[in-house]
Amino acid sequence: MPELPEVETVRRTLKHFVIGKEIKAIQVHYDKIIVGDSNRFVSTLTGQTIRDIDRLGKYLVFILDRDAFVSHLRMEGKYHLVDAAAPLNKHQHLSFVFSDGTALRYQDTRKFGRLELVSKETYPYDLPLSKLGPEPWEADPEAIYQKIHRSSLPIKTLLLDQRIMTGIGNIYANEICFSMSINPTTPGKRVSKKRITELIAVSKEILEQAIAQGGTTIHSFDANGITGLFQMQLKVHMQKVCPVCDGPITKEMVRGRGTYYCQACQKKKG
DNA sequence: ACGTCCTCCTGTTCGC
DNA sequence: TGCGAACAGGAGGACG
Repeated sequence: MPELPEVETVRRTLKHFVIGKEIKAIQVHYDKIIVGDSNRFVSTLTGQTIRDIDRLGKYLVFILDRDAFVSHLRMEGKYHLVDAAAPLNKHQHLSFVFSDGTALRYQDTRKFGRLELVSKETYPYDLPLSKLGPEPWEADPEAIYQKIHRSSLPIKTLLLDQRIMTGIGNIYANEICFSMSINPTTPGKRVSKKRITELIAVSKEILEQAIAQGGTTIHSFDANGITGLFQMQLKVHMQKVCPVCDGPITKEMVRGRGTYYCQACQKKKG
């Protein structure tokens, strides 16, 4: 599911609901959702209060009194604040029960999401976050160019590589390529430094617009019932007709991911 | 180091 | 209609 704008929307929404709440108990209903020892996860966090929620790329970082944990929603992860007594639905795998009688439930149909304890002091520099490249607004064009210009992989695939830049997923990768008028299959090595600079600027602009719209809702994303509106702005992803030339949108698989583009408008290679 | 394939899961849609 | 295959917004690990 969620890419950077959706995760940012979840972060902002969730902050209103959970900051200042004390975790009285944690119930893990599917323990593969926890990276590492789930008993340690539970015993470490129980009794602590949620002080802040940070985000790096597509990871949420919950900051507590003494510790922190990261949560990656992968494809379908969602959070809901409910009454602690509310019945558990079959896709809710973890409950943070708060001392005020509410509970934060983690729900994930495909069970791909993960939660993991991290150090509150050094989490940006430890795994798993230390692997991430910069978000587009922090990215240095020269450094990104160095990571791309020898690769034979399609530029769209490189946009999905979180070690190069972080935050972009399949939807926005398609939209960014469209905005650049670049063919998504263009090998990285054929993209000039000037175009990489442009690519970063376009990425920044599209992610910012999506955040302003509350993210994209396609089928499962929502932040406590709050859904995004950016799907109204999608120009190629899941579309049939090009909004620029009225020609057909092509869908093909590029390295295993559904890729949408306009053959007429996205002829540029590089 | 780099690229490809497979895997983790469940639900929905597509094609015969 | 039925039924299996393909696909869905992600990423980590194994392998060559």
